[in-house]
Amino acid sequence: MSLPLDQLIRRLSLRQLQVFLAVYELQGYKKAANSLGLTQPAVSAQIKQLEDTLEQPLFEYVGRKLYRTRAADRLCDCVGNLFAELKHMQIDLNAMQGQLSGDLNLCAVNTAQYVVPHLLKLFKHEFPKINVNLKVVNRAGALERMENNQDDIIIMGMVPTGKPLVSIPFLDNELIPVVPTDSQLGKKDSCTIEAFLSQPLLLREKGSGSRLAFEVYSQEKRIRLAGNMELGSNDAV
DNA sequence: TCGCGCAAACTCGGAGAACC
DNA sequence: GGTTCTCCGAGTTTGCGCGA
Repeated sequence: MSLPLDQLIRRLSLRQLQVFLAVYELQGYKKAANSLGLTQPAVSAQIKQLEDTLEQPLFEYVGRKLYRTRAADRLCDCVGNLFAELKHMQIDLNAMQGQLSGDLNLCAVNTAQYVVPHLLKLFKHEFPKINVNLKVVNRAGALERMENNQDDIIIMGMVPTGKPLVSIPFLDNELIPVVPTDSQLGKKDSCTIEAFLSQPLLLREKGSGSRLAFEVYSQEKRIRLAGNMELGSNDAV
């Protein structure tokens, strides 16, 4: 028989629920303690208090593996909703004070990584209470994150077609051929695309947006590429 | 042997009561 | 109103046991 609601409210604390959620998600007292900046006994004590209050075990150890009980699963649902509501409340309260707040999950493809910091500087100046989480990946990684709905905004060069997306072009991304200083092509005033593509090329890896753009362009021009070398980043190229 | 969790003892800081 | 004392909650440290 569980406690009456008023007694439950009196004995439960948000701190206990925060610690519970960390243990639940990280599946370990030690990991939860590290993530919260506590020691393991402090986490253990919070969980014990919570279990005493709820009169239900939340975690069980079989050997060295931590298992979550059905009560923990149910509590996790409840706490997740509660914390989400608290977060919304925090955002609303900040909005009432005329300040936007919250998290912005931003993903940028490699080629955009040199531009994004300049954009973020202005953005942070205007919206200081928004936490920006930036992930830099290649195009394939960005598409995967898009499929998993992991980001609020994705900055990429070639927007995939056939998907219900809203895209806003905001910057040109010009691809410029570069040759070594001792190359015969570099000594000429101009050269044809065929002459350039007949040279051994350094290309980004498959899945890269700039490589895809390059391949699409070559196909359009019906130009066959010579032997090339793949490098995994712009810096390496 | 190492990593992890538990228990006990201790420390620290905040809140409230008592006193001047 | 300010100071001191006491209590309590939350945390750390230390030592121990257990299992891979």
